[in-house]
Amino acid sequence: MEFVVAAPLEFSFDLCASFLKRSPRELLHRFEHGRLRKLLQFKDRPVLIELYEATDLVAPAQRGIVIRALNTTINPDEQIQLEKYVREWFDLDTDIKPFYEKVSADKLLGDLITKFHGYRIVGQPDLFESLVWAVLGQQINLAFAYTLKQRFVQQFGTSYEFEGQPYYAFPSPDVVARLTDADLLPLQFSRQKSKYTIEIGKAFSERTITQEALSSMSLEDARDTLMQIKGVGNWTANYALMKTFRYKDAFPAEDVGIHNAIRLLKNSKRKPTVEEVRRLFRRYKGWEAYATLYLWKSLP
DNA sequence: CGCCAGGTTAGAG
DNA sequence: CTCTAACATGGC
Repeated sequence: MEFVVAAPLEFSFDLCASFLKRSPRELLHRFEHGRLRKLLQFKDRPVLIELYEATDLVAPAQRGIVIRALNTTINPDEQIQLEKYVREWFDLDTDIKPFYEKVSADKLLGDLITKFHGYRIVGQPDLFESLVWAVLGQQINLAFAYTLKQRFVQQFGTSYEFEGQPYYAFPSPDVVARLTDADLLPLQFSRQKSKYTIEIGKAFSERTITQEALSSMSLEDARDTLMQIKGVGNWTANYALMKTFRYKDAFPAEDVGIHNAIRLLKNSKRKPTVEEVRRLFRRYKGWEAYATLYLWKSLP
């Protein structure tokens, strides 16, 4: 059971895959024989999908991703659902040509868009996961954030075995809402991270926040709504909105990665202030999320 | 060893 | 409103 999802020419499966290969501690997807596998929870059963680049397309100026369900058969409705999922995951419906035109002569991004042509925002289709992951990444290095996530997913997520290998799904809000410090501190969460994580679990479990409601809001309203959760500041809210809903103008101005990227690209001694970043980003208006993506990609 | 890390909050001034 | 300490510990 497999089918092909068409992708625009400005799409590089390899670059997006390289992003997904950042950490050996990632449990929510896995590469087997160069193919990307991920466990999805459908209403009635787990579905393990495998993705790889389509190579024998009829049209040469076309690209595509092959989707296979490994553990079950898929009905036509589910096929549509899967295609939608993958299109969102790799942001395939965004035409990034206008972004490339806008920054083709840009001092910071001009070279990067050539070097990383076709690189797209690899999204996090689930808002809850997006927010928790952002909290885990607050104020610590990424390697340690992945360690925390690995323990968190292993302990509180669900898993499904296929070919002798476990595939994991992110913990559900209902489970997370019932956790306490006693569950999370042993995983080396700080008290702050523990509190924030559970807080987000409760907000989603009690449906104070729903992905559905957020999806129809303006960036500003969505951001303000998310920031009502303790532990979700401007950085976290913008990160989640950029990754989950792909607002093209969302970006975390406080992000130390952005700051370091700018410092290095400008060969400057000091990092820019948040205000300087906001001012500089005015020239990327409408494409702040993609500017952020390429700045992150420039980091060593 | 020392500094920094995909920040946020509460409390002081 | 703005500024600052505290958070906690890994990675290099």
